[in-house]
Amino acid sequence: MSRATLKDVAELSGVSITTASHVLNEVPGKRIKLQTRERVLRAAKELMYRPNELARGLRTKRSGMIGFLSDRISTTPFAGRMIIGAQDAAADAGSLLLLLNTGGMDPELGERGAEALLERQVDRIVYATFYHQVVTPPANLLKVPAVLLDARSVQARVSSVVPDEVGGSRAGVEELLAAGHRRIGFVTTDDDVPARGLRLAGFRQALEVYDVPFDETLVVVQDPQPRGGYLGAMDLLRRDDRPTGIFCFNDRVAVGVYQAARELGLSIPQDLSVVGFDDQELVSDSLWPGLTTAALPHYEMGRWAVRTLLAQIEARPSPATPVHKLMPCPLVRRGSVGPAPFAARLP
Amino acid sequence: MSRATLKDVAELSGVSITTASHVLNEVPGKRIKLQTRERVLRAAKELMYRPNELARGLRTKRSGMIGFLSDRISTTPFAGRMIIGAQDAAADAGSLLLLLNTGGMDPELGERGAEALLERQVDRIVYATFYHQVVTPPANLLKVPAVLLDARSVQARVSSVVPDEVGGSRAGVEELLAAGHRRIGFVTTDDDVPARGLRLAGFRQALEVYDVPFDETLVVVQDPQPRGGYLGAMDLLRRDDRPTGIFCFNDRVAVGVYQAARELGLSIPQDLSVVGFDDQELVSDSLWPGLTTAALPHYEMGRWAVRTLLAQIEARPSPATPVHKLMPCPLVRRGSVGPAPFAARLP
DNA sequence: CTGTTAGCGCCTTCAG
DNA sequence: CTGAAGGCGCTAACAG
Repeated sequence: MSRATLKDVAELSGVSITTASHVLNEVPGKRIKLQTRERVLRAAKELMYRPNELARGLRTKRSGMIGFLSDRISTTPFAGRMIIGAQDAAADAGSLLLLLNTGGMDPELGERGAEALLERQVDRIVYATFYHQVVTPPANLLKVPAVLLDARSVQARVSSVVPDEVGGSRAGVEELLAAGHRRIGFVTTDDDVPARGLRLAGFRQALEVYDVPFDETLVVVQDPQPRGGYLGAMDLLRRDDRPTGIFCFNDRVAVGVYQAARELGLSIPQDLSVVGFDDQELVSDSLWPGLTTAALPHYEMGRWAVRTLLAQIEARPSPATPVHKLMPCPLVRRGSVGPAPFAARLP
Repeated sequence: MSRATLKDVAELSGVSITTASHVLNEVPGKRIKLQTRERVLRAAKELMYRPNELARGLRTKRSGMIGFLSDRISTTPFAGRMIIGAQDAAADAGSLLLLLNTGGMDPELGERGAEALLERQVDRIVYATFYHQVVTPPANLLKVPAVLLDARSVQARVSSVVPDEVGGSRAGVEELLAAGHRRIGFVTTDDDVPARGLRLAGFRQALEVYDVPFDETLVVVQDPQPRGGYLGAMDLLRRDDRPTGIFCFNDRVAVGVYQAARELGLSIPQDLSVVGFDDQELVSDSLWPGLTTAALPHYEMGRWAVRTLLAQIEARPSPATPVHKLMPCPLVRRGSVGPAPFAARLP
């Protein structure tokens, strides 16, 4: 019941193992007589021969596997999309993904994880976090070509890909500005994550483009959750000069903003326009009206990571000059942005 | 820069490869003099020796890899949880997951995918769908021990694990009944998925437990989306004898039900109690009040699948008698169920 | 065109 | 207790 080997094929077709190998691999430059060729092929089919990629890898020093190392259990629904993106890119090149989630941020766990992958002779490694972060990747990971996914490093010379948070939030806020809104609130977070500073930067850039002065009092800090969104929006919307548009740190915050608006009798988008960030499927379109939001490009980042890795020159652990890719966060327009109320448009 | 091999260790420590191997593997029954033992260990450490698992596998016929084959790209946020569950169980046993998503339901793709995993000598295979389904697994997949994840098969003799849809919906509906509700609507789907019939069965079972007659007119069929939930709830709630509780086919439907309730001026849970299914994180708790719902146990199913596989006796593709596991769907209580309005409690 | 000879790195008898 | 020999399945020179 165990699988047929090359030897079996060779014996059945009465040629040497080498010849069988040549035929089956269509070695370029090795011309083989049509007759023997067919004999081998027939035998292979008859025995249902399948190469043992493991043995092949032992010989060629290429396993055809890409290690996907991640630092902690993802409770986010994003994990799947990154993994699938990476897997698709790998599959396109005939490689498979070998998965390892260390389940913690302990650096030693990372080292051990990378080691486990290396022992399996993975050709390259993707080091992923499930949340845009600044990390120090395990050192041994760089023994093979590697790239950082949804993370970047300051010291290490590795390519990386992260969402273009600035561009995404700028596009989101510009969407509001283009609709005529001039007083725009921002419910953000005080979590110490790169996204915080970057999304704020995008917010300010958009205002600059439209020559709208930045009003610090319109920026409120809250937990990046529905509850925080609710509180933040309540704060903003109960003012006399309430904003007509609110930009949210993420979609979950927007959920709370919707609640607050409803409670205050403001309808979206007639009385209030809202823009989110993340495009968490099933959140942004579970709201009514659908939430206009900047999408985190997880699938694309996963794909980019593996593609970049695969394009890298063999045996050179790190490229001469690492690439730091900012993946665009496309704006998904649903129904939460409308023209600014007339009164508000006047200076 | 390439890695040290066993040979290098042997040479450095002045013993034979065999001895080095014995030391490093702590072969039982092979007692080695403490002195040489330490010499080998020191050399190994000095050279930072790491075994080549690939070569080891070639010899031992065990790769330490478990294939994770799935039939289509998951756009669901569930994929990640199943994969992580499987990966965790694998890691517990020192195995790694080799991922392959065929990206389609074409049976031939499945065969090819299984073949690719087999060529890499995976020890076992998990065949997963990202949605409870009845499938015909690729035949070649059964060449190694396999189990079906979130899927089951009628003909094939394979173990499988699926959510206990009946139990979950029964618990959800009983939650409503226990709160005193007697007129309970059910907004379901006409999609041809196992969940449809099973969740309806659970609904009916719960009624039976409480001796409440099943009223067909309270079951409305809609798209399993927020929009469908909205329409279904509108239908139910505008009746004179409107239900005081609604059980939803899934959480997304519940989103629509919330909208309808709001529009009709009914507040949850004072005027209307709602129960969902799936516990899609970020949906169920993005609603206000939080949605009480039966959780799909994706992580647990993934974990169970791999554990079961690992417990299976080596080299026996399928167990004498396959196990079909129903994984409980625990009820997650949030704030959407309240006591039935007093008037409604009277007969 | 085809076969021989050598391993890849490791484990496993089986002798010393 | 230790080592020599053989082979897992496959490929890569290099000869014929």
